[in-house]
Amino acid sequence: MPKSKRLLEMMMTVNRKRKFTVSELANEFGVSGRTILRDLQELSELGVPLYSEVGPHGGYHVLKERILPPIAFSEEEAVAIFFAIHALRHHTSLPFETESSSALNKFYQFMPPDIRDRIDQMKRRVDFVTPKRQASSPHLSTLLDAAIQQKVLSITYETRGQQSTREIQPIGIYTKNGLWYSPAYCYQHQDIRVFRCDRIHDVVPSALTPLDLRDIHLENRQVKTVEDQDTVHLFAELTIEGVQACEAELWLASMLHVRQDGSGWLEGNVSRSDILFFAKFLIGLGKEVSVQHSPEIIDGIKAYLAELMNIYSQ
Amino acid sequence: MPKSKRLLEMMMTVNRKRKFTVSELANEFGVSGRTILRDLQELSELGVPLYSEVGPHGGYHVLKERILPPIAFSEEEAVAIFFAIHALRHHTSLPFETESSSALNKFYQFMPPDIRDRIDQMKRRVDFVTPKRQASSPHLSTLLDAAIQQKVLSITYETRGQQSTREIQPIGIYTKNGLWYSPAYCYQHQDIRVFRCDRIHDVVPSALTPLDLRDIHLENRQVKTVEDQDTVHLFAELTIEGVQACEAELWLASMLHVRQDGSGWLEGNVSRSDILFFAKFLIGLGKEVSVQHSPEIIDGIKAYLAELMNIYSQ
DNA sequence: GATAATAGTGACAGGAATTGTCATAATAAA
DNA sequence: TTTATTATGACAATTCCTGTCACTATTATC
Repeated sequence: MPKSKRLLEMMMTVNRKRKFTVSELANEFGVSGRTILRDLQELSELGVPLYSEVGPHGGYHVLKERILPPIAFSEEEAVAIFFAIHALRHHTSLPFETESSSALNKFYQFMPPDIRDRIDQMKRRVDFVTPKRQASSPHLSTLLDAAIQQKVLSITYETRGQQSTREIQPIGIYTKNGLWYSPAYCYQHQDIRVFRCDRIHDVVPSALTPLDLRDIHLENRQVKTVEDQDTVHLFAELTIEGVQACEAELWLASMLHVRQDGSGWLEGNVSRSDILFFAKFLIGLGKEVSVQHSPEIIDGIKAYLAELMNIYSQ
Repeated sequence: MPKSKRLLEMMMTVNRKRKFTVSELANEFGVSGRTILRDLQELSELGVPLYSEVGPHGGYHVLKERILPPIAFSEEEAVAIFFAIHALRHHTSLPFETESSSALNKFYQFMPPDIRDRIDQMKRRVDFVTPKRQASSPHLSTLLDAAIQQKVLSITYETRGQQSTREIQPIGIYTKNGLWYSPAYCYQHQDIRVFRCDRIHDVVPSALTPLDLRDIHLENRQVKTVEDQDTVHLFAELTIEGVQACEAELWLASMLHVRQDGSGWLEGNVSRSDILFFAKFLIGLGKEVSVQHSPEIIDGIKAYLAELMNIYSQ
């Protein structure tokens, strides 16, 4: 094999095994150890972060960095990747230990200059916004790790300013709207609940035996949500603006129906304990909504309106 | 220069110039044309997408793909990049022509197997959610292009189901909550307004002379908003929940002040014509806000509340 | 239709770079 | 001390790379 090819292949091999000895590679490539030594030095000079130790149990390893082999990206792809990484900067917490900025810098650094120019021009003209929250979620990697390795955690969780302890087995984590959430099986409720990660104040491993939740993950967990409870029926007409406002709310998706002309209606069952919440939301929609059902919800709205009136009349 | 180095350098060079001839390279590298031909063939075999045409004005070009040279990423960085790109799949429209999935595949393909394993384990346990919208925004690249190149566009824009034509000069585009927006100078209003991209139905270049808005971009455009006009002063106390709700609204950023304990206040000048808008928004915040100034705004709120009461009392 | 500019191939000799071997250090674990 | 490992240098053998030359093929332009 000619040297140039060997070098490229060696780059990959060295990347795969993170630890290896010279004679090992010599066998694999069918060349002498001396040649391997010379090649490894060249790889070093090319930027592959190699590190060696002499003596028994010594050998080479690649530092924690890995080399990405040359990849052919189209310009569009490269730009898309750049902005995808760029968007990570909006997140105050991430489940990865790295600052995304270091990855971004490397990527930017290695772009051909004309793509760099294009990116520069776009940088202040395109953005993927995530609302900035001050709430930080320090336990993301622990939660994620528990989800992957099927571990039970004992957490202190804050609800309405009160702290309580719970045993949970996380299913995964996701971020939406600037906050992180973790759906997890809660041993206290014996059911899958969603926890807000910034309200999880303390996490320790629990001694409880984990359930086998390997087949439950972020994409299929919804199946488990409640159907039972004590509910009332909601029906509300929406103007075009009303529809547009509702579209912004993910949790309404299943209730929202849109007509051809852009107007629509909300229809579905609302848990009795959520009436106040819905009342507030519907008031927020103002005259863009006309609530027709049920009386309980309308009463809730009236009551809340009266409270507000009261406040503003003082 | 030894061949192996020449090949790597050639990879970059070929990437920089997208079009070149054999003799051009031969000069640059100080080798014969024959050698260049041989090298180019090797590059081809290594996956660099080269394409050649004979005859005058012929020559080589790289297909639209570019080669990314070998980059050293740490494992954490690689994983972060993967999920950043993965998150793009939530967007129904993007200003790039590419499907992000192709970039993702390439990236994944070239990862060392152990990182691939790690990604596989995480894939269904981590997500960056953006609400899925049915509304698609087909003109994103046109708008972005206009923002970069300082062009004026004539658009048909839908408000309240009515179509109108406007001349705008885009400042940039951003996505939030699954929808795309474009702040732009509107020649009809003679001011910077934010347009929802999915409501822009038709875009054609306009003959109007562009303004010089090169120094106005997504990050500083707030500064330019009105200072003159007929305004009233807003001051409103916010509870912790109130602050969180306001943080979700980008346009409030300049008015929002947060205290150590998470509570805060809104303070700033509000154009008289926006009082109704603010009244609705503040009512939406319910008891999480206590409006203390100015009387005009409080009156606006009361009036709107009364209207609502009226509706719900029927 | 001639001309010039371009890519593409094959053969071959000379030269340059690569390789293997051997000798020898140095180091650290067992 | 022994052994497994990296590390370096020198040199001859040999592989491979390179340049040259002689072609062919294609196409834009005059």
